[in-house]
Amino acid sequence: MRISARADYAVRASLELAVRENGEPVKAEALSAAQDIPHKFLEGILSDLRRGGIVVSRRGGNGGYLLARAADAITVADVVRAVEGPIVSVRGERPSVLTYSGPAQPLLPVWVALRANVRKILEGVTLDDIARDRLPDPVRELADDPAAWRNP
Amino acid sequence: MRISARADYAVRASLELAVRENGEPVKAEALSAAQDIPHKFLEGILSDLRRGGIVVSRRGGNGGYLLARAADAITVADVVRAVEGPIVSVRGERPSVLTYSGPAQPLLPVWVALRANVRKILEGVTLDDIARDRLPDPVRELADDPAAWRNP
DNA sequence: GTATTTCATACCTTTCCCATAGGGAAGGTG
DNA sequence: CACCTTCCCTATGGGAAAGGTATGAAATAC
Repeated sequence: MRISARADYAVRASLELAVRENGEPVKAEALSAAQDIPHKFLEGILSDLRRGGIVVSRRGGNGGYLLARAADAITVADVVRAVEGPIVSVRGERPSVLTYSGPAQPLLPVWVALRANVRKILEGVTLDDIARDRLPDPVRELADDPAAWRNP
Repeated sequence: MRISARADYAVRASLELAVRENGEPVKAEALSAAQDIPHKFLEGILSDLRRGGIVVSRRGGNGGYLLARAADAITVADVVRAVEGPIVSVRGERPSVLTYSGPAQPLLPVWVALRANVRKILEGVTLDDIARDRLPDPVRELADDPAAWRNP
């Protein structure tokens, strides 16, 4: 289960937009420099975010990108979905279309529960939460547990 | 965030072993047929499981595979790790080695909380739980919520 | 010895990931 | 209008991973 570079970059660029929110568009080059993301690669990601309704763009003179809505109305899940599609998939399919036989039948609700737990995190955290370092309590509690940081 | 075919197949094959546990080894061909998994592909997966200490094998005559420990002592996380490596990674790295700057700094605890929540599911369910259709309460509660089954 | 089954290696095809390059389209400025 | 800036689109490429196949060697049961 991996978070791709695209998704990670997308969230970080969106956070940079959230923190600079003042009506003025921010250039891709500025985002790229601030978060150390390859410039041309980031442009493609921003295109996905625009098509996904996360950001809006303005061309020309002092163009750039802006969040399409307030930062507290955009969740991490929204951003990840815009660039990666479905949050959790099994063998490329959404869990709900899978069919299992024999002793594997109860495996389906396990995948569904897994997806629900992932969503609880990613849909529960907004860009504003992160940009202002005010993570929701459930997330904070999980992250404060030292066991969550151990390696294997 | 995807569960690969390898991981899905690995869990299903292990479940098939769990349910046939009677001291007699089960052939790869039988597992392959029971769960509709390409035979040769499954052999490679079973090699990973053996190297990961999940199953033991016997060659020849009436050889085959057996679980290396009792089914209630093997979690889904154990099986997935044996074939996929770390459960959750960001850009190919474990979350704990990442460093973020500026407004993205609190993104790290978000990824860590995500991983913790994934582990809570996958480390909390054993092969025996699934094979006997006795999922732990936390998992059952998540899966019983109809919202967990909705598509997007 | 022979049949059976795992084990190791290599190979193949397709797709995704990460990234770069070039030019066109749209908007501002003088 | 000419000119500059910036986004926008398409193409390209190397490399890895995913998914699957083939072949033969090694071990074990009978």
